[in-house]
Amino acid sequence: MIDLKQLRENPDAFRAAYARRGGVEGLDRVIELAARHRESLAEVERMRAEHNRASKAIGLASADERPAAIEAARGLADQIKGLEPQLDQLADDLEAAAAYLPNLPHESVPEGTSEEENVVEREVGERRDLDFEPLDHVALGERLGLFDGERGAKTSGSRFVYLTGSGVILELALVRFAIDFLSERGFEPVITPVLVRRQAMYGTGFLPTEEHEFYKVERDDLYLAGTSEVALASMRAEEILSKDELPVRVAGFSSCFRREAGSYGKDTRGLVRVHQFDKVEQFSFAHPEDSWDELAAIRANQERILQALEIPYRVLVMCAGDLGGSAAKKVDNEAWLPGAQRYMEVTSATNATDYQARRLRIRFKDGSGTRLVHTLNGTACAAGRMIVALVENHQRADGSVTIPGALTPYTGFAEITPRA
RNA sequence: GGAGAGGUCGCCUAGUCCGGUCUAUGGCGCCGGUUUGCUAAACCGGUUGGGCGCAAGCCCUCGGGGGUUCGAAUCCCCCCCUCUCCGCCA
Repeated sequence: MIDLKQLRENPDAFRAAYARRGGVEGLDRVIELAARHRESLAEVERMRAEHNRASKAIGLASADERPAAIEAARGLADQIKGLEPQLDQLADDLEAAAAYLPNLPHESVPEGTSEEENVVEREVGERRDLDFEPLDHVALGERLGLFDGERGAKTSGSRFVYLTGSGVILELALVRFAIDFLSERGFEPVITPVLVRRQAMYGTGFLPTEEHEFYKVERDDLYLAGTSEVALASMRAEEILSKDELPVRVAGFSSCFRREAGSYGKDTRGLVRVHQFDKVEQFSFAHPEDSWDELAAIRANQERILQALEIPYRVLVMCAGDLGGSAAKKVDNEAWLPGAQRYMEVTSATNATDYQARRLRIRFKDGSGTRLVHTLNGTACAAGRMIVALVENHQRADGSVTIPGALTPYTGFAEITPRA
């Protein structure tokens, strides 16, 4: 949620910021509703004050004065009851309309209205010189027995896979590696609930705009979270943190569920685009003045993990038009896939500034008052896609795959060889 | 799933039966001050959160939402959550 007070004071700043996103519908309606709501609120509050005075006087009045005093107060109460429905309606309409307004892009976000205009900031790591025709992860996975998509489809439908054999060990190793890596950097490990209330989805900005992306359990009115970010942010909802404990850093682990609506035909095989995957996520509640440093810290962790796993990648800064609703800035890392001969998003880091904190009411106290924290999130290890990047980059001519040194303490083996 | 007990401004707690100076009590914690070699103790003051307003001030807030009433922490209804016991279950 944006700051409606700021919007009122400086609507042109919002117009300009949303123009950078390629235009946002409904801004003028929000401005108008906010003004009408404010007017109505002032009127109702004025009458409530009058009524409160009248009502209090009754308690002090003598028996003779009472009937007349009650009659007067009743008249005021009736008037207020006549106005309140209109005020409530305005408040509801305002909130509903404002819920669709996205965060303001940070000044450092590149111009652009579509994903073609995202900016490659850097390329890092060397692509290995392969003197053979590399396989993509689907072929490798089949030879090495890492996963089984056909049987996944039989059981649950397309885009569901069984991880099998060494694939399981690889995933568990990656997860533990990422958790240990983050623990050493002040992130407390947390395994989150995956079924979450509407309020948590709304608070993190996935609703109302992205409803179609998520599974919902109607019977219990719960959503399957698309990322542990939802439960991690919501973990501190309504809380007031102390200034001294910021940044609060947590490393979440959970399965993630995405409907992938509208992606028919893309990445239909393998682990790249599936309805369910496991992910270790970084999440920070930061002081507003430190949140851009915190984003840098989260990004540095992502890059160190990729470097430790010896995966070449490029850094892609999302342009204004390609930001999610809650993001003020978003930076992805894309791993190079020698088999598929393309880049694939493996991590994403976002500073949501106070957008989520306002909806979730997550604040901190400093001497002068209570302020909203900034929230940030960033992938540490999306297990499925990391396996894809790992096997494609560390494959050998004979179809086997080597395990980078950083990971072997967790796998217990240094290579995976094709099944007989 | 069944039965019961609860939810009060950081934490604990009084108030709810019997509606009105509740403008929510007290303790702990925290912040500031006095005293003081330093610290502690003691003492004094402050300390829910949000909204409107230049300000004075006003409005809302006792789990959430409705209702009764001139007036609700207090009475009524619905919902959420926590705890205990039973059942079921990994």
